[in-house]
Amino acid sequence: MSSVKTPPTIRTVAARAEVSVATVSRVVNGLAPPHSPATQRVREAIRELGFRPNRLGRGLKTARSSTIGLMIPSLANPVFAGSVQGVQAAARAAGYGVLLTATNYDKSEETEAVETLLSHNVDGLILTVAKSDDSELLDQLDEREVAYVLLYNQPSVRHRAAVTVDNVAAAREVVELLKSYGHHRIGMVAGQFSDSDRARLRWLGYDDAMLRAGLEPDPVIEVAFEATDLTGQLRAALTDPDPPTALFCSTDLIAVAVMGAATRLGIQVPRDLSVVGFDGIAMTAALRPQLTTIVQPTETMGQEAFGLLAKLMSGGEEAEALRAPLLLSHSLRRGETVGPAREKPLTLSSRL
Amino acid sequence: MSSVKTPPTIRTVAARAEVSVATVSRVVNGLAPPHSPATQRVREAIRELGFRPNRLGRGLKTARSSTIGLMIPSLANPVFAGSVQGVQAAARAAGYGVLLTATNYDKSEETEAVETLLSHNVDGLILTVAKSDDSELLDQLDEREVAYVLLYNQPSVRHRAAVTVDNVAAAREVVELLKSYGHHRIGMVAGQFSDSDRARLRWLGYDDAMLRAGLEPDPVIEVAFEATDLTGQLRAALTDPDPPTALFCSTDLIAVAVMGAATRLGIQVPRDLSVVGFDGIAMTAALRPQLTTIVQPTETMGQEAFGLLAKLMSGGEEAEALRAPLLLSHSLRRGETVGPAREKPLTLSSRL
DNA sequence: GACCCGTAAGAAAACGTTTACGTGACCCTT
DNA sequence: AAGGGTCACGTAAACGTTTTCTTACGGGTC
Repeated sequence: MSSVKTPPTIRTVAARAEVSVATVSRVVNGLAPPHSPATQRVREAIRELGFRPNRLGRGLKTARSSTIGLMIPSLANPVFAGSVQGVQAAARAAGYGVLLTATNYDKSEETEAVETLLSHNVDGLILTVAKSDDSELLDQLDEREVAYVLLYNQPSVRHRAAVTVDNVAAAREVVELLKSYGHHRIGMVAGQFSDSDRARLRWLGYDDAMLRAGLEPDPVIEVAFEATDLTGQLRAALTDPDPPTALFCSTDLIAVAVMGAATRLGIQVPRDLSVVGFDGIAMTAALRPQLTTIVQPTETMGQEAFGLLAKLMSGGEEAEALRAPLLLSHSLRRGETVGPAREKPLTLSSRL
Repeated sequence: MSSVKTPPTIRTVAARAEVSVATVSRVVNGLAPPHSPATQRVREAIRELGFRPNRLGRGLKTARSSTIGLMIPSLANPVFAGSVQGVQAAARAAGYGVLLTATNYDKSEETEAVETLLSHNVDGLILTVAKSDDSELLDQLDEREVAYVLLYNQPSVRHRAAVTVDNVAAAREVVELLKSYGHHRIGMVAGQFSDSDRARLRWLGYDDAMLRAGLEPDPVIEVAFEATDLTGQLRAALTDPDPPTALFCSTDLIAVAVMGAATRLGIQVPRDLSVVGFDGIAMTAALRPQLTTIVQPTETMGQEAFGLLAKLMSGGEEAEALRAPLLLSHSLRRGETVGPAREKPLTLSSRL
């Protein structure tokens, strides 16, 4: 009784079908004559034995693993979860596996994480990094000729493949919207610029739109991405004698935290303060008041990123043309967190 | 100029260090004498060439890929996203990669997804399946002697490794809570039982606690997991002459949808209707009113699942003892969606 | 000084595939 | 009927490791 289950190999199949291993390989890969007797026998043997080609053996020979690596800052943010879903679906349809890793917004983890992915012989990478311009990591990947696509990053250099929305334009729209509601003192709360070039671009759009509109931009309030209680950081700004009447937040998660802090400070949204987010997380539509925000097509972004990567990995021909940011269109969800600017500064009584 | 970058192999290293490949292999795996001159030279050569052992080659020989497969219903539910984070972190710390796939709550996709993962030669699996008792898929895995750990599933058979909370007990607590607020007519809204044995267990706990308390359980209202508008499905139950005064929902996402439907039907939470969820999604704490719910330690669950799997994969000795459900402790978050039961049935005016 | 033992390192086989090359068999053309 | 072309299939090398088996060397013991 040899009880140890050892899966059938191409050789087992060859023996049973009484052909050579080469023939089996050709049948498996669809390179054999479709109706020859040998092919028939091989098919039968494969079925009977439940043979599945071993990807390690194949990968060793072909130097391709049909696996891609996916690196994101965090799954705690549904925006990333959404695009992971998109990447995964597209990858599976194309016969690829997805190796996932998260950096927790820690830039120093990025290099190690990518190295780990590469050591698993992935055929390509989809990544969201802290900075996509002048990044040592990306330079290295370029040099090593690793196929990769950035996701959510919006590099200004033109030779990097990326899938994102137009962060600057979207931020401008937000300012326009707020201005149309009569807001002049508009502040911005953003995730650490050093951890996210998106945050910086959104600020750039904000700053630009403010200046164009003849308004004075406030100094940005930088907060940690995982921060859940922003009361302390916002108290100063919101209890200022002439406080902002609206806050643009660089992500929905931050917007939610801002609304929580506002409540704790006795400030009502949108009566005393308008709030706008960025991302379009589904659940922020269930909040009361419903969050006004820029909606990104997260799942589609994931799918597109994989599509782009697939082209990059296979065809090296016109690949050059693909190495450029692909901007998908966003939309504005008009929720209930934006109202008319209040006329007068907050009264003293509302300070805590 | 041979410009094509081909990464250094163990042979390149051996040549440069003027040793055999066997020696290099031993150094890489820490089996070589730590201070011998040969070892020194190998170390240096590895550094200079930036050599990284190829996992495909290694895996082919050792029949292990240092990769595990992770299958969940959907990433759209933050509960699963949280545990993916946990699995991933633990796996990375142990030098494992994580191959992720989602089934979208489609039972028929499960088999194919697992097959795909296995074809990538994963060393083990962490899965959340629709049904964990009498599952053909799991029986097959048992027979093929694949190491796996269930996550969120709570099998009643005792020979399957699983990490979960005690769904039955938690559901009982919910009923106790509602009863303590004076509720007698308590209904339940659950995801399709056929797609989730958790939903069924939570109903079991509900049913049991109701009977024990001498209350009459309502027929469960089964809804689709992805459903976002439940108005239609709830109208009948909530506009009944003697409607339930409280609804226990089998997941937080469903609870959010229920609250949305209630609003649309002109029913106020918690004044007219108390609502309790299950999962403890972070953002439901930001809802107004804040959701009352059972909190699962999602990230910890992921970590524990990997820990268990690691033991299962390495030591086949005492493995038998590990094949049993591991129940982690949950907690009850008292939010604002539970209030005292209203005395009288809803007035006609509140029907829409 | 002969013997044995432990240790370091090399030679080579093996893991499961793919694929370049080789060899017939068959058919078509002249 | 001989030549050439096409096609189906087989042989064997190769991919990058690990690991078993040898071999060589250097001490220690009697």
